[in-house]
Amino acid sequence: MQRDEQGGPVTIVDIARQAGVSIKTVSRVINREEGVGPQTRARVQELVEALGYRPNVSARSLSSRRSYLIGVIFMQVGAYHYVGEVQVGAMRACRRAGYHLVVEQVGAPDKMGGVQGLAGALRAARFDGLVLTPPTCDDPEVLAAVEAAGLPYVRIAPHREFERSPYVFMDDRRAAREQALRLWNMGHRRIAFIDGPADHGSAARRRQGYVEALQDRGVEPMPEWIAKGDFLSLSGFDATEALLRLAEPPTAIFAANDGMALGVLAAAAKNGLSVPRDLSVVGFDDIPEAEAAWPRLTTIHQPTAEMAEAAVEMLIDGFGDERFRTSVQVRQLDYRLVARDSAAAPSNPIVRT
Amino acid sequence: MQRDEQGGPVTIVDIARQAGVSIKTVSRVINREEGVGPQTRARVQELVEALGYRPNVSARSLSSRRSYLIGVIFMQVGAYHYVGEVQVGAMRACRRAGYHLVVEQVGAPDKMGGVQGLAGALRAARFDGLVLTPPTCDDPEVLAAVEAAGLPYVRIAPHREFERSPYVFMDDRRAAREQALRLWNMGHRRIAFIDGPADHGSAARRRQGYVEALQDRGVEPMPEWIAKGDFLSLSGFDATEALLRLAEPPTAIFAANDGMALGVLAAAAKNGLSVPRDLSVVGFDDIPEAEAAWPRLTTIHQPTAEMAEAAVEMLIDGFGDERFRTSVQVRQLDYRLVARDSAAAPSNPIVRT
DNA sequence: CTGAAAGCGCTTACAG
DNA sequence: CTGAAAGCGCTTACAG
Repeated sequence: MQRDEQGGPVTIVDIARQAGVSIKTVSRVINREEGVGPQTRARVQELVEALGYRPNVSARSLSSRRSYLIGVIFMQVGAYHYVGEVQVGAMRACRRAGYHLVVEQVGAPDKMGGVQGLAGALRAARFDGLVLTPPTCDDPEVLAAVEAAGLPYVRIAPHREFERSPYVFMDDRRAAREQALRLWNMGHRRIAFIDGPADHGSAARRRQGYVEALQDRGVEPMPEWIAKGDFLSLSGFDATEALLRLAEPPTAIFAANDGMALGVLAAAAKNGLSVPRDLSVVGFDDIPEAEAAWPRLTTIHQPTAEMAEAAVEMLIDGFGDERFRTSVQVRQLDYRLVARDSAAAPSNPIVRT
Repeated sequence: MQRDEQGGPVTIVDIARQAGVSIKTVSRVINREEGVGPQTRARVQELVEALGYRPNVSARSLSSRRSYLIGVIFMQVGAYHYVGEVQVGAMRACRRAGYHLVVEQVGAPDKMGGVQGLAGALRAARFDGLVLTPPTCDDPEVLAAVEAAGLPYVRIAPHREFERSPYVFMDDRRAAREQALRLWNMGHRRIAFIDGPADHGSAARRRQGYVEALQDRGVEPMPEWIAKGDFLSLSGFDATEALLRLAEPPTAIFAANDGMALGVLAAAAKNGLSVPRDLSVVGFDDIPEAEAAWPRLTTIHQPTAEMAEAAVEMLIDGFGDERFRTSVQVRQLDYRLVARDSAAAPSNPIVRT
């Protein structure tokens, strides 16, 4: 750390003294406020850089009542690709604006107090705002805790109460519809779906898209075609084994995320099925492992990091704006269907005897 | 948030007034300091709870010169399981002690200033301490930036300069040795290894363990048996394709992490090899996907979250202790070999004609 | 066992 | 365009 003559970190007072101005003027320069002569501004700016001055976040937040901290709530899940991408995107936006990203976990009710612990952490940390992802972004208790703390927040891919806060989303439903329709158009007629966790909005919308696609083609999906899953690979594996045991097993399986699709691939291998010859498999998300699977997994690319980046931008832009809490802003990002090798026309339909 | 009569958040002054004591006494109770009569303490404690008082972190850190923020540096990698587990463990320890976990990213030098951006963020956020993971924990520039900022830090699985800081580790080398020896003892004689990134200490130690195991058995591993990888699945896939093209292909492949081992499995499938009959495959880490692979992946369980939890504990314990920066503390955690189905005796060695 | 005073490093609100 | 004063909510250092 750069230090002044006293050995302490460089403060606004050091800069002011050396520049021969008041601390208020330095403050103006730091915060890019108007009302400073160009020469004065330049001189201060130079000293700031020369001495490596950085505003003390604590002091700044104590007086301004802003913490420069943005929180992202995070559930322990076991599959971290999504939260990893969210953090990367959120951090990008935070750093641009001088904010820091704090991660808070809300776990099972028994550990660390669950929502209780979260509420305490929220009050203590004094976040300026929060980014909420599924499934926490639809959890009534979490939302109540956040609103009780008076915190502005932006949700990513919320499922309900869209008027409750600004949010960022992509059209999960349409993407899933497109994915399912593509299987139909290849000639598949028995298409199964492996669902995500029950409380997960994105999973629900993907299921809707799947159902709609079949209904569009005049088919009502059989109840047994929709298998339960939890977004983890193992559930995809287990669901597939059950689906293959049906009297008329599916010729294609659509997993609500790539992690489960990987499990489908493994179960196919276990059962001696060649993908896509004997079974087509598609996923959703486009995780790095999807490209290294064999066959390479056909999926939907979800711009997770970009969605988080947009969410933090909306949050920060809103801080200066009182209307933020009342006018609901929405940003939609695009998905992309990534056609690889795991889905093809059903050449060898499986029929149990 | 709880509010006082004025409508602002409850402060130490509110508590003091209602309890009829000075703010100093309230401060003592909050911080569990000695020198408060039991009745006074109880009365203050009750008011704290009744009013839902939470100390303002900014005010506290401004006066105490502690931020109650612990940072974890995080490289954009594409595979997030490791960082996810690190955060879960670190958060657990942070919340117990009233700290918060801030994630900072250090990316490629071109984006957001790389180490430059990190140095700036370090000065601005005033972390009380840092947890460093591979490969950043061995990056000379990162270490220099951290030390220049005067921050105490604990490393997880460092590779060099063990006397430079406290650290937490598990015996990667011995675990890898055990894993490779197990393959040998099954009857494998041509065992290949897929390495991790060049700058990654854990990868290097795992490679050492592999080499030592073969040397123990009087075999010097052929240079072409050690393939380059980057911890991502795709590199495991590509490395395997190259290994299978060798005049004498390996009968077993040891990937330095599970992500790559998944790629090995995919490449085996592509090449029509049955695992473990035609090729044995083992990994390292025990990610959730390892159990959902087919065959289920034999691997080493690494206690990642526990290592991070221990690291944060060491950090926080050290804050009160001046000797922390000079006396190097070390904590070692145990690994566990998880024998599943992807490795077996070589029944059908592959020999090219 | 308890408290009055000073100060942490900024921003806010106001004045000129 | 610039600055002096007050104050944010705590802890530190000291006194009794």
